[in-house]
Amino acid sequence: MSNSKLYKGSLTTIILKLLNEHDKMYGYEITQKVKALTKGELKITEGALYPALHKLEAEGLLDVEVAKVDNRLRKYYKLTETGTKETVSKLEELAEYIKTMQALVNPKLA
Amino acid sequence: MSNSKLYKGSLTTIILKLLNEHDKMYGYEITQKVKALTKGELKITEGALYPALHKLEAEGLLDVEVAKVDNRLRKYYKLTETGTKETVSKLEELAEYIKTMQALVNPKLA
DNA sequence: AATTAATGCATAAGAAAATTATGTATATAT
DNA sequence: ATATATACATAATTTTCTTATGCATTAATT
Repeated sequence: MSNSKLYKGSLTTIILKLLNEHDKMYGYEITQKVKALTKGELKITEGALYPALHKLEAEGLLDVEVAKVDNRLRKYYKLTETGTKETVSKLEELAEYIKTMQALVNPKLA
Repeated sequence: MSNSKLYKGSLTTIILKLLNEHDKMYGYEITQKVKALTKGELKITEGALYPALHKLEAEGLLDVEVAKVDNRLRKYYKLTETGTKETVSKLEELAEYIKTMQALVNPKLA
């Protein structure tokens, strides 16, 4: 994912937010989008991504739709209604996390 | 630590930064300082803290000094020279993490 | 006086999330 | 003909944290 351990625990937030913006995406597309948006800083590995997608689906946050493009398999994921609510919650958590860490790291501004 | 998974991987950064500011601290003191600075948002558990301190010591980032206060044991930790350098690096990583996550979550501002 | 909470350390079992290493298969570029 | 890109998947291992204990002293409460 990155040399920095800070990204640990962020993958779900990233996936949900991207799907919140792009309506439906498939796994490989997500890895490419993340790479592009972060200018190469963050690379989502398949070993992390696919299990994460499966888990989100099992939890009812994502729906899957299988498609065949150029004779190759694609699994499109999209947010369920629950998934959309969870996205809002995850983004609030991210904002809170950043605020908290800044309070710790830059206490003068807190 | 918190209900949010985002804190995973942040503990080392937090410890190093606190020691960078307070010269020397003992474990329990760190838990209280974090609780105070974050207004209760973040509670460092002992099960996470002590192994993390031992690891940082083993890696040569921290030095220990045992003291007895009120007949109770205290282990004061302080940054080594290497630890101080690593602190700078960890803080840069945090700034980079925040920047990257904001690029993902708020791509319009990126 | 007796009990609970706070202070202060520690570790062990288990869960969760990632890394690393594979594996399969098709399409495109060299 | 071979390597790279596209597209999925899982299994073994590692890292990090949670939860549950355990020990010991001091302060506060009942």
